[in-house]
Amino acid sequence: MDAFFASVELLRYPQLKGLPVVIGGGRRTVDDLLLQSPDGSGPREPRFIPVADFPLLKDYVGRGVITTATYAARQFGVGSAMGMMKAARLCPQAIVLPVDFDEVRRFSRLFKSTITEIAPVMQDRGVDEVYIDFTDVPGGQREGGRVLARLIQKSIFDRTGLTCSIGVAPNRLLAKMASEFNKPNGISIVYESDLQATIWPLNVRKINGIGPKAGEKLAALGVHTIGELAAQDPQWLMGHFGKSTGAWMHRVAWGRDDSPVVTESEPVSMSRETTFERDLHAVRDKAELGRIFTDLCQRVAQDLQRKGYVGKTIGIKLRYDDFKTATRDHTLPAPTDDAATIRHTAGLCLKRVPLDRRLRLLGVRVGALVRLSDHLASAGEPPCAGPGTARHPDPHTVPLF
DNA sequence: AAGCAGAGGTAAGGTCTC
DNA sequence: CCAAGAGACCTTACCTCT
Repeated sequence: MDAFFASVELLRYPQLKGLPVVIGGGRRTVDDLLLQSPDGSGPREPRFIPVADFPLLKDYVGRGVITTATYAARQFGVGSAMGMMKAARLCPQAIVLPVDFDEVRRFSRLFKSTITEIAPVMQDRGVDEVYIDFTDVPGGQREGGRVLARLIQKSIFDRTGLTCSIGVAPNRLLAKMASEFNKPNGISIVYESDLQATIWPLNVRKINGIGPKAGEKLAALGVHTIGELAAQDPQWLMGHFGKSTGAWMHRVAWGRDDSPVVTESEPVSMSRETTFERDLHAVRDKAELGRIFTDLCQRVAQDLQRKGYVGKTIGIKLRYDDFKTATRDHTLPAPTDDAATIRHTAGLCLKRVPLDRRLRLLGVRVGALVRLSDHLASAGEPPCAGPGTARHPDPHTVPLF
């Protein structure tokens, strides 16, 4: 989807069309960012103010980063993952709006169901991206897939008012690269025979899976383009990047990828983390940290219960003021979704980590997930507890171990 | 009894993606 | 001086069991 989060907001506020709009920032709601009607009687005609015009700008954008920027905003050099303060400097006239996750999810479901009605074999790749297998869709091969891609684009636009970019290729690897070629609202077809002319001149960073680290390492080894990568001896790559990554790099440089489009998958872990408004000291801010810690545990527990999962590996993550991170985890004998159990186990993990520096982030994770129904079945319990046999007693009546 | 290989689990850190 | 949140997966090390 093109500039997905921003495009969703433009549907609601069409008066922002063409303006530099940036989504992201701190914990503000849209009401904080909208100038209300002058008499204060309500949001009659919302007026948007450029980010630079906010007094106490830092309080508004906090320590947040950009999630999405409209194409008008990208002209100013702002883009995803950039710190909000830096973005405000680069583009003072930008309109900054917070993410409306509920609305984003609604449109995510909408565009995905539009696709599966046409082409049922679809793999989720986050809120705004999917892989689609055209192989068995009637007409999926016409004009190399262009006809079907156009149909999908039009159907999504008719249903949502949103545009997307589609790449069609013999496999997922090349399709992903192709989807970047004609943004926004474009279609690109890549054939196997295009490898040399179209793919090999590109930088290795265009390969999905080669990030900043591998890109830098390859550059230091004198490998910049995908063609140069393809020319390397697989053994040499394996020597530098390990057996599996090295072999993979050679394969993808030759455009080879036989990974299937996976339509269903189970979650492996669930987590909650938060960056504090200011760095906190483990001793001096103990009470505040404790509240945040407990809240994170309760939210993970709630997520697990809502989705019907239990997990036995409880972990914590923290980030120090120097941005270094540490993780600790502990595996319980039996999986859980209970907030008090998670809180207690995570507390033990916290004791194993150095707390001499100030902290900027704290996170709680539950991994090794199994579906609650499967766990109950294998534990020999009835799959559905009857009324009155709550699995989660009132936490106030339960000691924290 | 000692030694070793392979499988599988746990833990810590890191990379990458959207 | 600035750097989110959520999740998947990889590597390495170490341990236990067979």
